Amino acid sequence: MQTVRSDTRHHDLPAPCQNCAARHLGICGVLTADQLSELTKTTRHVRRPAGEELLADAMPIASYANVLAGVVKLSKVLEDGRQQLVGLQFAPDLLGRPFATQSRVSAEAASDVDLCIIPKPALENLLRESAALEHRLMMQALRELDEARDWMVTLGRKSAAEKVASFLYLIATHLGPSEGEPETTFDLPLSRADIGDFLGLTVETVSRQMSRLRVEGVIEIENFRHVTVPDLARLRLRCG
Amino acid sequence: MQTVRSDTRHHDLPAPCQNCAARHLGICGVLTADQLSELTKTTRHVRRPAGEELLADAMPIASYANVLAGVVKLSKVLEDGRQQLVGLQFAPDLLGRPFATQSRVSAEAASDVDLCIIPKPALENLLRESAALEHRLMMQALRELDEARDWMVTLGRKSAAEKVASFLYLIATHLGPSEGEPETTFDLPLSRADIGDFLGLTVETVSRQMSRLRVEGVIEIENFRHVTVPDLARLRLRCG
DNA sequence: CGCAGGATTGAATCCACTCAAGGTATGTGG
DNA sequence: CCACATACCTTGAGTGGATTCAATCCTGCG
Repeated sequence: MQTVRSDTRHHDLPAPCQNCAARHLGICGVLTADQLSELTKTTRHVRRPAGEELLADAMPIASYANVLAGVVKLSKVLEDGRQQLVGLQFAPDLLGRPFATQSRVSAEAASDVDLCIIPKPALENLLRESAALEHRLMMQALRELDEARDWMVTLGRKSAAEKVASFLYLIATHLGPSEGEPETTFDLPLSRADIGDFLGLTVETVSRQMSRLRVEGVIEIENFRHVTVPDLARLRLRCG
Repeated sequence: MQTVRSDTRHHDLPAPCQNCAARHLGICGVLTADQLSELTKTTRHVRRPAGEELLADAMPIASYANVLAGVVKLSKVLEDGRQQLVGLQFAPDLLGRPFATQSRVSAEAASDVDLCIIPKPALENLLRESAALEHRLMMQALRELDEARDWMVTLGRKSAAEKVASFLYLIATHLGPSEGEPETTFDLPLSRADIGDFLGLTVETVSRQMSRLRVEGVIEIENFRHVTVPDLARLRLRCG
């Protein structure tokens, strides 16, 4: 593959980056090959099983991580244990709040995830020299802000039925490989309990509403997790 | 006043900026006197009465604006009219989403507001040459993201009583002049209807919960809008 | 005054929650 | 292979908190 940008002088694209999801769409897409080579000396790939805690609320942050595959859920909990999901991160998002000394959310692997761990100083050094990188991070923050605000409408103003439909619609339009085309059949990345925490509902309510959508023919469910949406526009109508 | 930074060469600080809320805490704090002088040629101060629409959802953005005084509410509406507030902006926040061609929210003056209108091209030119400015905007976006996520917990997981207490607590801690010290007595910047749209509740429920806090001695209410919190810690306990 | 807009209060309804039971897949050890 | 355990999901019955609908009450203002 010689599609590497011509600012490479001595070295090619680092091996682990060759087929990386973050290379073009993620933050690494704005780095020169030199910067990337330098960064790669400090990064390492890891795989984390579903359910593992990646980042604890109020804990100091030691590193950032690129999400390469899988889904990460961000959540907040009240003292008495009530939990609310406040974000989902897909590849190639960067996990970890820039410029914060400690996390304000906890992060957990929703599915098995592949991460590219980047030590905090390494990323922050790079940030100091690359305005393009900072710009890229800002765009991610703005996108997350837009998503959070859409979600607030769902949390504050929609019925349980509309919430569940909205969630399914969100997943269908987010899981597509090209971000543009929605998937019509997919595995849910979250359990019913997680979906409840996402939507501000109980497990039972989520289950009931999914059953209702199923008997009404809006969705098909196989093996609890696998969902097919025969008519996306019909699902869209249920979103309020 | 000769506390102007020494990078001034021919001109002093532009007159309208002398006592401006945005000069030090807002985005103008990261500009040199020269940049500020240049920018000032294109900006203008305006006052907008409470209730006026400043920015419509899905409309093209012609300009940004610094909030100099007052409170701006950001909201989203569903097709059938249900409304949800998704943000509040105080001085010296910048109003308007950077790098977007059209707004994703509508903005309305919650109180009478003073704005410093900045034409879109003027700000974007400056952004191109000032990494510090972009950094400043990123910090605002990240702060708004943190706030949105806190709010999501309130919307999704708190009872009506806790929501209202949380709102009052938020206002008490946000209206302070120095951002650090909370105010113990203040005017609510929002009507009961707006508070309902903020919290995902109806007007009636907001009113009932405020009455309950009043009879229980957690707050005092004068003339509907003016609230006194004798014991902030006691209010904090009600936030869940 | 009398009106308008916002706020409060009351009564009845309904949606989502709680509590409880039962169902379905997966894995483990006898 | 079957029995059992476990985790997750579904379904049902009853309750309660927030909504809806309606009436009333302030307060400012022409």
